Amino acid sequence: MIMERKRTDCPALPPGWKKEEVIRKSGLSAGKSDVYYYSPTGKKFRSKPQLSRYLGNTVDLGCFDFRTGKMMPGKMQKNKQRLRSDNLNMIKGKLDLNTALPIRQTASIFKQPVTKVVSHPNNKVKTDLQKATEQPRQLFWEKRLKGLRSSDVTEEVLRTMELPKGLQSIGPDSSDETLLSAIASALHMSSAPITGQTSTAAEKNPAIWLNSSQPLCKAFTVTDEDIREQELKVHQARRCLEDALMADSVARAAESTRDMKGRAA
DNA sequence: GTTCTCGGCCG
DNA sequence: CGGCCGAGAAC
Repeated sequence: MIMERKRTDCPALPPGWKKEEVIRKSGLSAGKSDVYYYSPTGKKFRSKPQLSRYLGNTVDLGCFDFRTGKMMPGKMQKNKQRLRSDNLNMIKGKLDLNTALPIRQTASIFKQPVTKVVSHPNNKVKTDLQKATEQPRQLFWEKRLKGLRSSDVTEEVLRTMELPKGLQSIGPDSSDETLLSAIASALHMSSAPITGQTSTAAEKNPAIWLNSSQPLCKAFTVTDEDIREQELKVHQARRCLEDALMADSVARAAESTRDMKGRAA
């Protein structure tokens, strides 16, 4: 007879993910247990860092408890990797060098609908939760992004990005500003490929033919040249970031040395 | 080769 | 003490 290992569903994970707890049955650590997770595709995960690596930046596992598989809302603050944005650093007016993206927190570690789907007697209810995450959207909702600008800590408005000539917007507002917002939003909200409006009908009459799951821009192609250029930019940006982080840590070290001398004197 | 399992390090 | 991961054992 085989000891059936139970792979249980996990409350904080979407359907398909399974959690398993294996009790050690021999050795010095007998009685201790190990927890594993399985992705819908069957990949096994044996630690939080491993899970985190796999899920990438789309998910903040900060308050996810690996052992229990639940989100622990309270258990977050004593995190040693405190976000630099709180307290001291900001008060002292230093640059915020935190590179983590802000990620919306929900009960699940994954994107999920806020509207709860409940069954009702005599009602047929959509049971496909994946589909349910697609909410109806207002046509040309991107227009509402108009006027939003990014700014640095001194509230100096940052120079906007220059978009490649190949990108052209569609719809009632054809400013570059809206185009940038639309594309940035699309990249942020969906993991599906961003192609732009592939139907030529949409260019002529977007109010009718618009594919609302794609940003308000004409279909575009990305050339190898584009990719190489982008790689170069990323390299340069990383270089700058590296320099900034080094400078920051040097400054920090110097400051703490000064503090200690100050206290001794 | 892959998967399972426990040791042991390190915070 | 517990999370994490290496590496030997098992298959």
